[in-house]
Amino acid sequence: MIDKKEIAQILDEIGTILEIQGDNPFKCRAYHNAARVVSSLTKDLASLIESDELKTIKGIGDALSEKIKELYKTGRLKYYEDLKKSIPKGLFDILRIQGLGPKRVKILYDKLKISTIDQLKIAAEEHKLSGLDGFGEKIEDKILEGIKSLYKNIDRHLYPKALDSANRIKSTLIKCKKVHNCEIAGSLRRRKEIIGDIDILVGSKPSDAKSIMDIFIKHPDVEKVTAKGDTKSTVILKSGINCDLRVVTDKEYPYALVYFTGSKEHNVEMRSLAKKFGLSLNEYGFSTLNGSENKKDKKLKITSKNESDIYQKLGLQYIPPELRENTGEIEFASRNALPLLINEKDIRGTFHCHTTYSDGMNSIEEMANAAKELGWEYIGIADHSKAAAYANGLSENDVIKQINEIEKLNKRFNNFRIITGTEVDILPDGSLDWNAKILERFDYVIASIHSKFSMTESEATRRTIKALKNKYVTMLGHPTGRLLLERDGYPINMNQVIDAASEYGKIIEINSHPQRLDLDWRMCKYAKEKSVKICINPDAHNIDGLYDVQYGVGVARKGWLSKTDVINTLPLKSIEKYLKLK
DNA sequence: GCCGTTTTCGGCCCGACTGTTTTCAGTCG
Repeated sequence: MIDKKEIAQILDEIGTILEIQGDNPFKCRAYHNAARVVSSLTKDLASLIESDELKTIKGIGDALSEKIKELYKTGRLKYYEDLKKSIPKGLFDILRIQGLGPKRVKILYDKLKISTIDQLKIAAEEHKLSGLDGFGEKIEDKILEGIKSLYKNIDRHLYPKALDSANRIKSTLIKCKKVHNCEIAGSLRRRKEIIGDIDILVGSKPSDAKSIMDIFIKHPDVEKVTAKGDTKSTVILKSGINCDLRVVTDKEYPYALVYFTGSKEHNVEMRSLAKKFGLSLNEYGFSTLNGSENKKDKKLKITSKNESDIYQKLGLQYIPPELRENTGEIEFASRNALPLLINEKDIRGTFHCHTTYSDGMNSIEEMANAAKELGWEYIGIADHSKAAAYANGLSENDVIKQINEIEKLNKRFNNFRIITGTEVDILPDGSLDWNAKILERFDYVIASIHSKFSMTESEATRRTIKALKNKYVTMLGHPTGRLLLERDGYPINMNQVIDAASEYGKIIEINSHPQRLDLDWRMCKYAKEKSVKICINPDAHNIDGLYDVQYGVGVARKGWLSKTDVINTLPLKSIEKYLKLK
């Protein structure tokens, strides 16, 4: 069965083919836009088609709705297959090269019959491109550079790595007195799991822009300067990440911050909204749309001190960066109905921590002390069960020993508690790795899959749902299968799992290794819809691992979760009902 | 191809930088 992701990919490809063919740019945009809309749907596609609701979704009209139906029902689309025949497959690879868009790709193909990256590389090396319309020596060089970068996979970086690189640049910039404001913008500020490049914004006096640019391009982390202007420069960092710096005036700063935080789609929507107010919005401010030729008239005296002011002028609640993806946030903000998102400081403890009893690096006591240092009120220890041999799973005797040790430690604490849990393996048949007699002894039970990763989606889903039915299970561990960092994990039908969690009253864990793209935050959104509680767990294997809750918090914010949706923001007393505290 | 609180037709976000030009097109975000 074809899924949303595949349909979105096909719609996106159609948009790209139409671009290369030089079709109406707005038509191309309609396809790209529809691809985004489809991939971010939280509702089930089957039910949308059955109830004929597709057309009611913004961005999908008669034509696209029919095409999506055809794709869903037959797994194919004639229009797409015909289009695909008109264009060699390799052109899509070529489009991924920096500096090459649909127009130049078309020229390369029409004039030199170039349809693969290898052909392009040879042609550029032999200087065969220079003669073409709009091509010169510099573009040849740029293309060769672009091919190199592509092979280095330069445009995909994990959030923590990109954040670290960005903070290093930011900390240098803010030391400069000429820098009045400085913020990391772009997808990093929106806490995307995968980051394309780093955007940094600075507010200063216009006359200082140049010297700030110099500080930036001379930063020790900079490997290469790819573009340098008075207000914008681009570099490649030694970490392999592209980094942009924009310098604007202090007055422009709030507008620029909204603009460069994006997303692109959010900005487009904001500008459309501004038009309804008779305003034009860009990165420098508002201007009127009355078409006056007099430039003095065009300059409006609308000043905004900060981002909130800008949103307010458009009749909107402040929208936190994590929500700025044009997936309904603007409409919610217009009704003053955005959720109050969870923050890092709201976390009062976590439940998925390993110790030296299984595959952790720190003792129970060390983990507990580290949790106390973080200001938490509790920490749940959940070591592996016996089937997890690779992770040194506990024996039944170990369990008893561990429970006794925790009891002893707890006597020494005031206002802090270690809670006794387990991370029990869900076996291939969906049963649990501990028998009822053992399970009874824990305050809570996390059930997770750690084996047979080659299973199909329906198999993994069945296995998970069966485990959720078990009365001893408190929460589902790393449901998106992200545990195995170096592997892909397993496929799962998240909506069905959430439905089951809702039916059986179970909690879903999100934890936070930023590996499975947007699966987790979409899961959060659907869980919220279904009133399924979420627990943000770090799956910590040492005391440093506890900090990983911050990524979980990021995912939860992107999934629109507020404090009431996340159980580990509650004091211990209030979550007793979710556990079986003894 | 989508969309509509001036619209069922005529709009569709907008500016910086680059490299190619000699006033601008392409690309990017």
